[in-house]
Amino acid sequence: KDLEEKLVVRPTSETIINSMFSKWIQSYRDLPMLLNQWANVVRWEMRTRLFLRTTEFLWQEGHTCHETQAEAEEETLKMLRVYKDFAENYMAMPVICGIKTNSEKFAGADRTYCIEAMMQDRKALQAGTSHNLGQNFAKGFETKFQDRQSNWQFVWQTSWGVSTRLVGGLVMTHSDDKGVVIPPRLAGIHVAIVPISKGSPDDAKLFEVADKLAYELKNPEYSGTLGYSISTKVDRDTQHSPGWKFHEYELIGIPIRVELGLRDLEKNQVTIVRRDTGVKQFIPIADAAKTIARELGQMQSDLLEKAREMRKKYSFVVDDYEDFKKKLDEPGGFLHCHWCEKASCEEQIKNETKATIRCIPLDAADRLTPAVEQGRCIKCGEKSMTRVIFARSY
RNA sequence: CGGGACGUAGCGCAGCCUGGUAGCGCACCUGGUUUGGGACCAGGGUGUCGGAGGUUCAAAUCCUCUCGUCCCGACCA
Repeated sequence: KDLEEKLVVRPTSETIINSMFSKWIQSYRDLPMLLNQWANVVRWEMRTRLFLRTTEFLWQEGHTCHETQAEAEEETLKMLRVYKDFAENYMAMPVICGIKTNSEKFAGADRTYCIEAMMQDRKALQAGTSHNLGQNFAKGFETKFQDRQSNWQFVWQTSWGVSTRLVGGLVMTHSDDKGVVIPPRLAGIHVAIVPISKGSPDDAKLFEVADKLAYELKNPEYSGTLGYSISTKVDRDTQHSPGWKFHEYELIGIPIRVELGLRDLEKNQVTIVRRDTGVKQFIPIADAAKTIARELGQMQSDLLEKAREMRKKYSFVVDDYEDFKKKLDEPGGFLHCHWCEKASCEEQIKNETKATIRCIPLDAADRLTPAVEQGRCIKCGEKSMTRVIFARSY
């Protein structure tokens, strides 16, 4: 009653959802049951971080019930791949799919899968999780169904989610000293056309050409190729100088800027500048739309590739604990190390270095079984069958 | 919850140590010239100095309390 804005404190979603699932599900015919919701969440963290760990945040969460364990596992991995696809092909943020260790997994889950990204400061960001909940909540909430043989069984469940943390991930993956860089597929405005007007009667011609280009960019041919329709802004403002506008569009991350002045018109060309490279191209007006569409597609893949290169550069195979500590401090990054699977080693490493096991990575094809490799735990030297990824994280 | 800093014009800050009645940059307003990488010249101050008490002839400045913000740590399955 003392709060200006009323808050309702609730337990974790799984408990609420399951109390409903147990009412809604009676038969195998009710399965699978697949729910998705967007919800804002409050967590009373001692310390917040803009976008990455805010007191209140918006997230998307899915909750599903299945007939069999295999089906639940399939759903868990399916969503993991949906998240990976979104991260990489929309956000241009490369991620590593993996499994969380016992100490890092969701408490109610049998297994927690995750996508982990490397930010430009070489710290790791957990960008999304997908849990195979097994029958843990089903047993707690009596979520049962009658199977095809009339036997009562507990459902097999999954849950998964991503949050506004992804916005932070986007910013920290692509931004540079000029400002934010938005991948074309997520940009609200893809192209800013800046007519460089001189207040002369010829200016009308500039706007005419600018408008025509904006119109040409609506050609369905381009949206067919890119997967989105190109959104264009013709800057009609006469108050700010061209230089001011260039900086402004760079600051907010518009993927492509088109400069169009009388000098261009004389040469029958436009100047095209990509936000990520800053390289200026002088293109015949007749080819401008086609070139812009092509550059948008190229920029999308270049951004992903650039981030991949960075991650590659700062990923290390490490077998010596002293080397491990040194690399963590400088330059940082993902350290692929053997680990004996003992929580005590994991805990000690965390206490000594602040590095945690981000995940046990899935193999190159994102198959379930992590790559097998004989080795010795970086901490205690005991036998290990696979490498895990250590990093400092947000 | 510990440790540290900061609240002064719309924004970013200086002034505080050593009290004397508030200043700088940007922004903004007026006029003119400008416009291809954040234009220039001239003129203009728009402020309960976070709040409340206290000391003093006098407080942005010193003291006490209070509110708020940020950073670091702990925390974050």
